[in-house]
Amino acid sequence: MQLGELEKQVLQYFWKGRTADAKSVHTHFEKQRGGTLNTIQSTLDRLYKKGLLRREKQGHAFHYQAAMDRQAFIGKLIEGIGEDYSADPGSTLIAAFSTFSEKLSNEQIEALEKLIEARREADAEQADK
Amino acid sequence: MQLGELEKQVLQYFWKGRTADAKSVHTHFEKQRGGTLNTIQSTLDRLYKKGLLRREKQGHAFHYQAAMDRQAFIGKLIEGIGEDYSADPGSTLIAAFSTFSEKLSNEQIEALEKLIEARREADAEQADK
DNA sequence: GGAAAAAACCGATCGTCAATCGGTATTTGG
DNA sequence: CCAAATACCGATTGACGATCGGTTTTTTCC
Repeated sequence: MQLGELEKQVLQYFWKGRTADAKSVHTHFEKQRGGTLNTIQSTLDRLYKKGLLRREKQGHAFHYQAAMDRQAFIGKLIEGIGEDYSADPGSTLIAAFSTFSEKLSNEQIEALEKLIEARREADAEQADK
Repeated sequence: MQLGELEKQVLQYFWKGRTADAKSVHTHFEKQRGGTLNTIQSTLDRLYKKGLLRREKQGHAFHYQAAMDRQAFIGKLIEGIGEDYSADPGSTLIAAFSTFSEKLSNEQIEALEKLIEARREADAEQADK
């Protein structure tokens, strides 16, 4: 899932937890980069059709919000990379860790260990049944 | 770094450890997907210009080989995703782990733990100085 | 209920980039 | 030095995001 530049920016705007209609989004982006309301509308529509935004009619306009948060989306992208290059989940994850290794803080490593521990417990749980 | 379909396939061909000239690559792909030698040549050239293949004149033809292995390349792609969506290395990695968690074998988890341990030792080493 | 306003929807154009391949310029080996 | 092999150049096509004008649909409100 490769997104264009504007799509990326709009998605990140919604990851701030907002709900907004096209007009609000346009107002926000008009200052920093220009563009008409129509451009924003079609971008929102594209993101909606891609399943990245959810929308709902509220009064006369659609109100949009992120369909998944940043972490879930990034996870999906990484999953896609693994598929594109025939790498299994394990080696994809190892590639990520190896690349980032030096840049990780101790806190981040601990967070990762916690997740690993949680995953192990889930595994043991499963074995019980 | 978004690659086209043929580029992906060619790259994976070289990840098998091969060194090959355009003609060999063409012979290999002609059977499974057709296309002329020229198409292969320009694809090799594009990959070379993107820094994904290395090349060297051997006799009258360039011999190509992968400039980095699969793991390094996947790592770079994942790094790029983090940058594209303003996620720091730690949260990018966590996103990957969370997404893959259930799909990981015990062996893969252990491999990851080993890397974490190695990283901790490197850290301690650093602290000594 | 009908008109004005707001928003959605449609369609065309442009720019970028991969894939494709014909044609031409080089280079190399004999 | 010539012929064959290869590299290089340039044009075309197909996707797709960005952009926006114009039209249709929906809402609001008098």
